[in-house]
Amino acid sequence: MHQEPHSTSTRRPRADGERNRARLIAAAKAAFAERGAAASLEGIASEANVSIASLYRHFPTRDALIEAVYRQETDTLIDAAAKLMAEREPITALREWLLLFVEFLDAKHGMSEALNTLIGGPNTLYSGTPGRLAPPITTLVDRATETGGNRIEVEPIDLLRAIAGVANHTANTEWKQSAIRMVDLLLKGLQDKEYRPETPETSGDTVKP
Amino acid sequence: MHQEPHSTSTRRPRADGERNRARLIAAAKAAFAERGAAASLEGIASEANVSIASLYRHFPTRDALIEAVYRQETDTLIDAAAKLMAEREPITALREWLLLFVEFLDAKHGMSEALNTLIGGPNTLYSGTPGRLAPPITTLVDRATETGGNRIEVEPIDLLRAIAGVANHTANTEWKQSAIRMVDLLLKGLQDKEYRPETPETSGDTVKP
DNA sequence: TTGATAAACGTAGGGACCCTACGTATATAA
DNA sequence: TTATATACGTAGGGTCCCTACGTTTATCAA
Repeated sequence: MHQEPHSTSTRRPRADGERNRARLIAAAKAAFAERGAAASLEGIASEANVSIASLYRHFPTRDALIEAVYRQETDTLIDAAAKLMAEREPITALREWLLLFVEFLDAKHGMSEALNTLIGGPNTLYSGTPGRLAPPITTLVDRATETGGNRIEVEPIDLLRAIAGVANHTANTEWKQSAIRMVDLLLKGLQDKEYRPETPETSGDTVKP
Repeated sequence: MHQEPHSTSTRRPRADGERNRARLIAAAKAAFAERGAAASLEGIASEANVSIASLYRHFPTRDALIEAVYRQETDTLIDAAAKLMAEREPITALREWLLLFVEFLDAKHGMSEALNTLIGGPNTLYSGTPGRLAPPITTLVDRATETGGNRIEVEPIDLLRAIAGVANHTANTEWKQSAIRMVDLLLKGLQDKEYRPETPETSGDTVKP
């Protein structure tokens, strides 16, 4: 009847559970890299020698699985942000971090779609990760711009979205160069002070405040 | 035995064929707008009162259907580019056109994914439209930058990709503001002359030429 | 060791969707 | 009115998503 020695007595997690979980993540990593973010979950399960039901038990949604696959990598990015802020000038820290982000996209090629999950994609409904990268990029941009006194205020996370957008190729092998140039373009836009959107008087119907 | 009065005697296209084709496009337009680019093709077919086989006859791939749905709108964009170049200063023309592109994204909300088809997305393999928007945006950027003497050379189409990347929300209703700010940020980056990527000496392992 | 039990597992199957094979209907032009 | 190119629909195999249900097993206490 009574069986609780301590208030928070939780059993040790079962070994088979953790083993299968790890196998699923490994299989998913490979599948996502090879077939894109829409890879078959049943295929992933059988590749991991695990039933499809178990896959769903561990990862209730596809996004949960994607997040698990990339959690480690995003942790690395988050750590790098702290380190760069400590060791670099604000602008340089931001730039280097964005380049790391490009590297991240490069390492997981074909994954740029999946990135939508990490940086807050279309389906925010069932996306449990509303942007683990938002805090670091926000801080980096804030520090980089409070000195520069820039005028155009972008949502920091949108820089990542823009870069990820550029990375949306599978065929073109030069996307990485494009992405790096985009980083510099965005940085340049963030830095200077002399730009004005210069709305023309003749046809002001395009944008209204 | 002989039945060719003229060398290129082609029968007039059948009326039912064209009618069904139009109905499919209309149904697809609604479906894509409502359920996103991954909407069910069978659903689209039945919504148009057409068999699934006929849908495939008219549009062999999903991308072909997407392209048909947006062909008219992209034509409008292409025409607008010519007009803007005739009537505006180069920079202004580029800016206004990018804002039109934002409007286009706004009108077809949830469609930003489908845009990958139009601006050359991941699956270039079976994408018959390798960027109908590439020529106009390229010309606009060329004209805008040959005066400004900018240093950073982006692939013009990547501007569209960046903007479309920012637009990748369904939930957030403020994406349009973000996208407009992104337009100005990109333009500012394209215009000025004083920026240098300033690669730091201490740890140059991030980028290599 | 052994037994109790929470925690994990797999099989099976309904439903949605993709895509194609095959035979049929019909709009056009002679 | 007839011939025929052109379009059509039904049917079905295959893949995948997701859940219900009963079974197995790893942990912990006795």
